[in-house]
Amino acid sequence: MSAVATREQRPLRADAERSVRTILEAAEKVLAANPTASLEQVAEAAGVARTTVHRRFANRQALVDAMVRNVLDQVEAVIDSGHPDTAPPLVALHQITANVLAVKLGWPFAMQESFAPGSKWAEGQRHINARCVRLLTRAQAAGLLAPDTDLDWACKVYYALIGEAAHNTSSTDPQLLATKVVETLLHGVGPRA
Amino acid sequence: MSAVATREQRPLRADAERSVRTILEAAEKVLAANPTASLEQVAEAAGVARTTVHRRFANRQALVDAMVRNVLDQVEAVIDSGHPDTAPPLVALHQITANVLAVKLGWPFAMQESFAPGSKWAEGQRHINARCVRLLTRAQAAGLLAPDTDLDWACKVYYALIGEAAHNTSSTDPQLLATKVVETLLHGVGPRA
DNA sequence: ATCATCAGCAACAGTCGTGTAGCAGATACT
DNA sequence: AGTATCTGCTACACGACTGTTGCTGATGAT
Repeated sequence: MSAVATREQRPLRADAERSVRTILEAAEKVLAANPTASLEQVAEAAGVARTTVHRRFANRQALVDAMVRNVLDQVEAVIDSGHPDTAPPLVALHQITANVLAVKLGWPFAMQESFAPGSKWAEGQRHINARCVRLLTRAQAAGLLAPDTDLDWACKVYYALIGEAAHNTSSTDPQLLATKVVETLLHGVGPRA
Repeated sequence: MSAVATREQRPLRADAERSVRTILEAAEKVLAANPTASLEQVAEAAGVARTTVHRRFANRQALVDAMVRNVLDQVEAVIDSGHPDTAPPLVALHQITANVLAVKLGWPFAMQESFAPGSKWAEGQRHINARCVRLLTRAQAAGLLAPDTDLDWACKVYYALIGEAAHNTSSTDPQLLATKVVETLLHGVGPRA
């Protein structure tokens, strides 16, 4: 939970740690609205001086990195809590979808950034991706997916649907959105047989 | 086709017009790889001097605007050629999907930009969106979509699928990709009934 | 052939974002 | 209470990108 420090490894004082969190959250808000916003704007949104941002994060990249690592950790944790390897596939799929949606609703920029192609986070992406494929494989074995489905494609579609659902204006309830995502993933928008 | 001029309204000389096209295409390549690339990089990729870019486009925004308008026009034209209001819905859907995919494969940055939320292109988006909904309505009437399907959601899913298909590495054949997109849109990845 | 237009080039000014440094006052730890 | 740490503030240096101007030579149009 703590030690998000990027510049110093010495344990931070309580108020400094609070600053880090505040800056991360402000950066999420500001950069979500404008990915090229200056650190000045981030600092202003966080209610701190610009120099404080530089004090806690060596440079812009370090700040973004901290946001991405934060969100990747959240996603991993949230997948864990959905028991993807033991719960019934449909249950796990729904629960994990809802959980991931909740993360994405709160950290849209960091989420987008962590899944950007060709980034230094390919490793983190791969791990999550592997877990996704594993879950989909279980779903396929359970007959939820067609036997000849391309799982990589299914995975991409799944991500895309989560992305669209997060942009939705009608609702921000992860459970409702998850239902829509999973339904659409499995059956599309065509008539149910 | 011509008169893409952004700075002058007087008809351009032939070589100048060629410059404009070259710059637009170079900008697409460069900005697709890095949306914050400098105009210097664009100029270099186009094989012209930076000042020439400024000669043809008053500022960065004007350049991007030209790219977006270009792509919006292409998409409109490509939808036209699919006869969305007269051809059988499934045929039109497939053909338009393939056509739009072809555009998106060539102009990924401009496409992304023109569909960015909260941009000055909301008008253009709305028009295309309306045509998409109209086509989906016809598809629904033909029984291709469930009667209770939320068409706005279906539309978003459709766009997202096109986006994912365009990122696909396995194939760049619009026809094949379109098949995948339409299939997935209508039936998801679940087993066919 | 003549003339308007265009492109490359060099130089310049201005703006903005980044990153650093030092100091003074406030705040947390023990 | 004493000490180390943290923050805001001001100031500065630096680089990058932008946009303009004027010139010369080249090229298209008629």
